[in-house]
Amino acid sequence: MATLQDVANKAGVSTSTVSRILHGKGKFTSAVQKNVHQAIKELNYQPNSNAQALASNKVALVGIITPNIAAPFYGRVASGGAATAREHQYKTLIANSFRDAEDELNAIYSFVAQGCRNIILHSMTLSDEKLIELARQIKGLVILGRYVEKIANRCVWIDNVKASKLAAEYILQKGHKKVAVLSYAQTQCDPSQRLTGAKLAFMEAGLEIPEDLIIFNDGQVADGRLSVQKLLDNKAEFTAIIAYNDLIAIGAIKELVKRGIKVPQDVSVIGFDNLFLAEISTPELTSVNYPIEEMSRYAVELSIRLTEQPNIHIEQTHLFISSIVERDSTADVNQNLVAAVVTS
Amino acid sequence: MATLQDVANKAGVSTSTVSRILHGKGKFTSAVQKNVHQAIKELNYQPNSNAQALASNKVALVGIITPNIAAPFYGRVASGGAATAREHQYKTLIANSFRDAEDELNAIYSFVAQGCRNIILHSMTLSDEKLIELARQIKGLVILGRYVEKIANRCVWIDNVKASKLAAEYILQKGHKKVAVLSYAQTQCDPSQRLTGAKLAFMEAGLEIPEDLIIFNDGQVADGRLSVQKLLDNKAEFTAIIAYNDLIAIGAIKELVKRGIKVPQDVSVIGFDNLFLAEISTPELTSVNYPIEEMSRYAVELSIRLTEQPNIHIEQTHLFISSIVERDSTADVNQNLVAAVVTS
DNA sequence: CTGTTAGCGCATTCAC
DNA sequence: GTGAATGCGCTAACAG
Repeated sequence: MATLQDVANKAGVSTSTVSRILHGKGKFTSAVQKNVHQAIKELNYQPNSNAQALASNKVALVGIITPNIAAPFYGRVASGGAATAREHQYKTLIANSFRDAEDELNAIYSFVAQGCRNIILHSMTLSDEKLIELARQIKGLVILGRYVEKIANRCVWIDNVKASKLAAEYILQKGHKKVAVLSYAQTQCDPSQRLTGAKLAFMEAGLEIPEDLIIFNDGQVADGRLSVQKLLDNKAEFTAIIAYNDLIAIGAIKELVKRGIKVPQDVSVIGFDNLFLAEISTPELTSVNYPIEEMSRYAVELSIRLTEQPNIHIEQTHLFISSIVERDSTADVNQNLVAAVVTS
Repeated sequence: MATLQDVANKAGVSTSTVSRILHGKGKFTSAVQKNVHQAIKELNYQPNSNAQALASNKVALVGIITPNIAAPFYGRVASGGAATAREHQYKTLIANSFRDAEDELNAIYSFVAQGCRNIILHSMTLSDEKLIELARQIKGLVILGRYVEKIANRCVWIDNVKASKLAAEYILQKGHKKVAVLSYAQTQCDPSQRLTGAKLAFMEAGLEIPEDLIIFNDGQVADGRLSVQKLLDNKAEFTAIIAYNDLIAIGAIKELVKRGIKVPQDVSVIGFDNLFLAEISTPELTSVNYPIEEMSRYAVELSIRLTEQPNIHIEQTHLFISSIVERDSTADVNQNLVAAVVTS
């Protein structure tokens, strides 16, 4: 690989001149510029980014940390973020945390060790305190999908309580009163907030969700099936299901249909995330939209602003809006079935 | 961030000693070792990987380049690769090429500029010659999902012709003779090979696929729908569809069902890739399995071997096996319907 | 406008 | 076994 020195020699100037021209700092005789550009082209020169990083203490690198980019939801985080990074001529570093706090910290520190200060973190394991501490240390740290009061200006999030309440209200509006909730067996953040939101809607309607209609599972399609099995085995009575996410919802539908229970005629199902999958499911899945890709793009923009504008003060939190996308898995409650279905 | 110097000062030794201990090179008094480790811990020292890279001309970085990691297929490439990289204590760099040859080259060069020699490339745009040239320059370049004769030992691939032939044979075995092929409108690699495979199977059976039953599209779910629309609008006669990939297959099924054509009773549909989605579709999709995640893991292993063992000679190409995963979207041809369905 | 100089943090000779 | 010295390729003062 050709170095700056090579280019400088070839163009008959010093390395600093080449460096300046490369970065468009200051002005130069156009003759010199031409020579330099010529030399760069002829030598196919590419700056060594490690040396750049070392010398300038800056790297054009966005690090994205999610539980697992193979999951469709996080895949969108990665692709949105990577695309935006690229627009700003940043490269993208990826790490999976696999929902492990230690792995997550390791990922962060290894990014930092590379001088990467632009980190987009979708964390479900670290404590608020830890995040606050990290945010103080890392200028470009942006928290995705979670709200932490003290660093609200670093948070790009949706209001899970509100969104889930919306979903529950939508179900209530359709006349459903006996509703099962398939939640995610994790004590933090999203799952508990979404559960709260659903409960809230019912409370406001003068109803409540009995504990035996709330099933916790592991958030995958297979878990949705299992949860429905459990409900039916317990002879639970319900005419609708509010699922923590689309995967669970799809699993639930599959199991219901397998048991001869029609969706949405007998039971309505609503998901959350509005993944690509929602349109593939049969019936197509009604879901709460989670604009994660836009959020991820925004998060990268924000992070870059945070690091490139040294004295920037952002007095704003970054709240995105979710809304119901109505498809075919939900319908008005069928009064005739209210008792029958349920004990099938 | 603490530096090597800080650690050395604190431990009362020189930087070179610390460096050696860090890499386990040579032997030391255990007292010194303890001091150093202590200092490292106390200072929470993390080596600066840019400096390491610059000094040693090595980086523990695997670069993965695919058209778009948001696509489910490439998401699996990224996650498999990232997981394996992590096991070897390599970090993972991601870039999307968006099927653009220039973007792809830029991504490669920017990785190289970082000293990254471990590159996993899923290219559908670069020519064989270019890939050969790149392979010569980049010791750890591994080509995923494509076979290039002259650098066969760098290729981790499946035999698309054979796999697609298998799919066609499977359909033929079920008695289908009028079969539509939904291919991908791209002249290179996989699409044309898969088409060839299907044609081959028919030829060997003394049949052929008429040109008007071969539709080219853009490979997404919506395109599958459109292609089926086109077929039906043309009053094409067919009892089975062989799709280039699962997305097309799912779109095709959706459109067929919408038109009142039953899958698999009236028309059988087989996909390719065996994505997660295949199980979500209704009916569940029969598909050709593409062990892409294992392949991606293997590719990373291979790349690391290639760079870490300087004089390694690999006299082997890395061919993975694909096989049919039978689900519910395919069935024996229904003789009564052969004429009827088709002209619906 | 341009060249000289001095590091960035680390690995790696070479001495001792 | 350990320390001192050198340089990886580049940026950023500082001179001129």
